[in-house]
Amino acid sequence: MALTAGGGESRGAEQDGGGGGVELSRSSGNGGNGEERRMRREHMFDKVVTPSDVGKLNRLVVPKHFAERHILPRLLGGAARAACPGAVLRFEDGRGGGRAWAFRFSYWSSSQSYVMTKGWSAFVRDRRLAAGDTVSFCRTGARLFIDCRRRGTGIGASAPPTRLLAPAVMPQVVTLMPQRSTSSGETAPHVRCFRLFGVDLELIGAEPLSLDLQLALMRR
Amino acid sequence: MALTAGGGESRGAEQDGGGGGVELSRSSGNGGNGEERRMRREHMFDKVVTPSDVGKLNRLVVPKHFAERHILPRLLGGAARAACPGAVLRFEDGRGGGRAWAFRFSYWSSSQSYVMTKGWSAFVRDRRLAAGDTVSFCRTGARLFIDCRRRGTGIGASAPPTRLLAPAVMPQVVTLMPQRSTSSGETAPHVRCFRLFGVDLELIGAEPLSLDLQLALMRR
DNA sequence: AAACTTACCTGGCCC
DNA sequence: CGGGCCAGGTAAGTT
Repeated sequence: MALTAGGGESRGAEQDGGGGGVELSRSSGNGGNGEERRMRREHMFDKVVTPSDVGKLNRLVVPKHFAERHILPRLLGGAARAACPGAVLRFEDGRGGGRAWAFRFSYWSSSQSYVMTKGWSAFVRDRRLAAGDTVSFCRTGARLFIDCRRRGTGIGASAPPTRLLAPAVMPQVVTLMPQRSTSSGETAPHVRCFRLFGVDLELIGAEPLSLDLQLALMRR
Repeated sequence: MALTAGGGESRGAEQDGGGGGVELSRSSGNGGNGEERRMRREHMFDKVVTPSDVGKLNRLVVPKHFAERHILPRLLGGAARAACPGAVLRFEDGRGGGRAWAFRFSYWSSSQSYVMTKGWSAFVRDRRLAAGDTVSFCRTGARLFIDCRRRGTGIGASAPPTRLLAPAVMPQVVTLMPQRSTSSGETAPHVRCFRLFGVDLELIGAEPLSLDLQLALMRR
């Protein structure tokens, strides 16, 4: 996969803290098989978090185009939104260490928006995420990763006001739990466009691998 | 049964609006057999209701110690909490008149708490229950009763701001529906302690009769 | 379609 | 101070 800037300042090209295009060239020595080490980290999306995303609401609003393009088609074989009330997404920590985060993913029909709810605030606390920082979601095949970077990090930043609290390291390859992969009824074309930071981006050659989605019927 | 104050101000001894220690000395003339008339009303628990308990949430949070001590051991022979998702408790109106209230009793694992849901708001409306008022649950053998009293009623109240809307009368003894009594695998000792208003109370001689519990698997 | 009802989540607080 | 309890929100289904 590659990111191709389609217009405007190519701020999207700067997503390397946990973003697109980073090759897993270093082996962390545990867990990774040969194929996974060869695969690139495919960027999915970044979001500059709002005050609400890191505040008391305990939720991250997921841009609709991302949710509908990358998440929904792989949930329950693309079944109706309402049919996945308790989807839980697991993301490995982009800094490595074997840590993982589980976020509940759902749709709030009142606001017509997709959100990550349960589990999100734990990530915000742990990474000391603040408004203006950026969260970054990517994947290697079926494994999902989440990372973040401070506001101002990247090209064009005059002076990063805060630094990353931990150096970025390659993720440890650890199997965290048995994974239920959706038998992919993938039909999306391999060239896809979306907007990021007001820039039209094109995903080239994204292969139709299933995401690391785990559905738990959490109804009690 | 008797209530024995174990410490502190014995505010617990004032639960007579629908509380412990009231002898059914007057026969209401219908329904009660000799044994039931002889039995005392055994107090189970009171709760000073919160704004949420009487508000739009339509649920009463049941203190865990009460639920686990008095309700759960008699549900499904003490089976797991998760196994009784739709238990319905029937309470006769403590004021008499033959009226009864049915409340759905369930456990919300998300908040780790027991609640009465369906049916509760009808009681709140009918009795004009307000925050600060007290609901009182007691039983006579297998028959459950519910009553309430206004905030400020009881010893130490300088001036009751509101009066009871109806005078307390002895309950009519009416068989309301066929009752499924759990074949009691009762093992609890006859002297039990619990805390109420910060006061340690002791239940003496509470006999191991089954409660008027009706289980309905109401999950949709 | 608005009101009601259930279900679910989370922070505050207390033990 | 860590975990559990619960009060009070919010979301979504139901009627």
